[in-house]
Amino acid sequence: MKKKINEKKERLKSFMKQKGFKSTKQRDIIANEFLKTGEHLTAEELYKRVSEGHKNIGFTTVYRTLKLLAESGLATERIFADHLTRYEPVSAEEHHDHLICLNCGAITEFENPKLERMQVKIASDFGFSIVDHKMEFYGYCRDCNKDA
Amino acid sequence: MKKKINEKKERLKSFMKQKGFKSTKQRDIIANEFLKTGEHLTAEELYKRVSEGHKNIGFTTVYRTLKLLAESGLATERIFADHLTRYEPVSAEEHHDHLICLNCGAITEFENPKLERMQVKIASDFGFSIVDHKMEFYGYCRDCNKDA
DNA sequence: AAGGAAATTGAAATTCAATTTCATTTAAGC
DNA sequence: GCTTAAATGAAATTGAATTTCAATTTCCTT
Ligand SMILES: [Mn+2]
Ligand SMILES: [Mn+2]
Ligand SMILES: [Zn+2]
Ligand SMILES: [Zn+2]
Repeated sequence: MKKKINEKKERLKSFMKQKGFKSTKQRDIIANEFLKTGEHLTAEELYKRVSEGHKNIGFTTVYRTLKLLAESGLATERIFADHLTRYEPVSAEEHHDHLICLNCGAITEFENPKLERMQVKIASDFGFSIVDHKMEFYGYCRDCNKDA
Repeated sequence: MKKKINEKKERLKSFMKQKGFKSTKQRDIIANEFLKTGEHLTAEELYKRVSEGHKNIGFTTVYRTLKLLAESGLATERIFADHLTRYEPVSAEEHHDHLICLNCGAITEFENPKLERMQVKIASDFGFSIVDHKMEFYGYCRDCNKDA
């Protein structure tokens, strides 16, 4: 896992160099914390985590670093039903969708090529070419179903 | 079509009576304008339309009437990629999803029972019970594909 | 029809996440 | 080390969504 993070940080570094951006210790700390979580975090949440160990790093820098990570292709921006902007590390290149529990908030990821193919088919029947899509299921997760 | 609108307005009226809400001329005008459009409108957009004929009706009342319509089940709230809250009249009882053109902004609606069934199936494989879902396709519509 | 409680209206104020500004600090090339 | 362009972070701004509140209107009861 450590390897993967370093690999990503390399990618980020080359992206920044190519874009003429500078590498700073703040960015390094923030990117590190972000990449190791693997969760769907808001800038605020990441800021809280980062500032536990580094009280001098500002929210704005965390915010901007997340945007930078998204631009460089290392993070994806996600907005679910709470309307907050969240970021998640881009794991591989693969696309996935989300099951979101209305009770405990748990987010489960899944991918289903058959479903994706069907989507493309449906769209093309309308003469519509898909660039991107958003698919989220809201309901109750296994654990919460158990409790009810 | 006129019939349908009146039918809806009846539904709204009985909902309001049941809830102890009062029927006012503002609400009547706003609901009327909204129900006859059949589009995906923001409160701001509906306000503009309404105030053309009724300069004394305030934005706040339009905003609140849309919320009321949503509560009463006559409107659905939708938020697409521009992050603006839009409302659309609930046509029948049936659910539908959206194809959104990145070029001209056209919104095409579709429903596909087979796709829906597959979604339920996928979710249940995770022990997840779906209450609601969001599915939007972003890309280029037939007309815009033609031009390119 | 008049009275009065309760809801509605609409302008203005507030909220709150997202974004921008700007003075100061820092990184990287020379 | 010097230069300068970028980065930082606190504070200010934005803008849609929502709330507040005094004035007005609805509608139920006499
Ligand atoms: Mn995810
Ligand atoms: Mn629709
Ligand atoms: Zn749950
Ligand atoms: Zn189009």
